[in-house]
Amino acid sequence: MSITTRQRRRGHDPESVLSIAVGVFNERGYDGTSMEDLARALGVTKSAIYYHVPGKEQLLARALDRALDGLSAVVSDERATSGPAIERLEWVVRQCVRTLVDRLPYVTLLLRVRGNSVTEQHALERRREFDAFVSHLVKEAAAEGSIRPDLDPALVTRLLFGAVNSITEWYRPASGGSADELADTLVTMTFDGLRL
Amino acid sequence: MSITTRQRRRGHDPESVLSIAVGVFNERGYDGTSMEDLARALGVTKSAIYYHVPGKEQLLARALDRALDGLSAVVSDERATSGPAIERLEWVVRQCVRTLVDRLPYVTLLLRVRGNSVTEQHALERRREFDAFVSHLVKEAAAEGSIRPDLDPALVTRLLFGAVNSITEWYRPASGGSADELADTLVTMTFDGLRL
DNA sequence: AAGTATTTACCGAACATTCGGTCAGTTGCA
DNA sequence: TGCAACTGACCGAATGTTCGGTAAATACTT
Repeated sequence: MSITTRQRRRGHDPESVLSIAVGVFNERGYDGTSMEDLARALGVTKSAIYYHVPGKEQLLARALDRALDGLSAVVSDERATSGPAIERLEWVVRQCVRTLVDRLPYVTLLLRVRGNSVTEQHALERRREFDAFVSHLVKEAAAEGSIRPDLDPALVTRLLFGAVNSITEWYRPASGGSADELADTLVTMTFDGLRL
Repeated sequence: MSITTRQRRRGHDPESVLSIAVGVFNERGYDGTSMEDLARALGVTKSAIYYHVPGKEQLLARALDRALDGLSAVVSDERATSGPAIERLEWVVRQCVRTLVDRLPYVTLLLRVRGNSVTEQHALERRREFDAFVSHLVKEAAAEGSIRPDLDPALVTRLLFGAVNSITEWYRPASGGSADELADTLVTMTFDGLRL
């Protein structure tokens, strides 16, 4: 039996600490969460956390990377970079919805970052790259005549991804439908309008 | 010369403390802001703040009330309660955009509240009342046949106001257009679709 | 199989620092 | 002189983190 597949007998590991910590961060906010809060949620004492992870900010950093890696993968895909802009945009929006749902707690945390520390500033920098990509994509779609000319592309980007990002504020995997159903509704409403 | 119009020779008053504090709260987050941070932004010492306001949480409470009073006014208006639902919905959306822009820092703060204290829980309770109203409004519009029947009204509510609320994340009064132009773009995109 | 060594996962106490808040006193304009 | 506006020293509590110690599980040796 290899080391990697060996069954852990009990207790926590860095992964379980991260996933529980991110849950608490999203409930109380990162700054509003104390190591005591995390310890309570993990069922151990404060000091035990430091056996598994280097500290509070490292937990944040790992969580934010997980969210940003997901979004980076979307805009790096070939389907985001070739073809008619309006089709690429629709694909990117759908993939973003899927990513938000897949990595819900991590993206939720990312979208609340304000740049209070170097860790947060680095995350904001990576997020700005993503924003620049989709902003450019909407401009291309407008230039190709696929978007109503009376709508400012920059504003459309903001509002469109405002709707997408709002998913982290209310979507709950238990009750809500699948990511694809969600994406269908979102794309229909924003691309074709909710009015009959 | 009355007390209210009397010119204050120098220094701060509860109002100026609140508006500067809310600015800092939005930059660093409420929990991430110390009274020392506020003092620095106000150009006084920490203790001087307590001459004008009772404490940190009272600042939050006053700011949240200011946002919630604005939203309450929208859904209390006669134009939100009589007429075809789809027209009431459009009016409410437009008024919300206007309110968000008018009271940008206060609403920004409100939309980030997670319920960490009694003050925050009370604000969330008032906000839920607002959400219930608009949710009901979308259902009425759907029942009147004004919304595409393939769209789930609950989802539409979430996404529509997700776009509206996102305004607090990126709108800056200096560079951005007027609230009405913003509302036009938002309503056109979500009601009629961005696709040409 | 028995005995020893090492690792894993944790606790409880303490650390320096920062927190929100208090209070007696000082300043400067009317 | 009186009072509004503020300072600076300070308090107890809470913060993130470190440290010494430890019981149990595993690995190594005979």
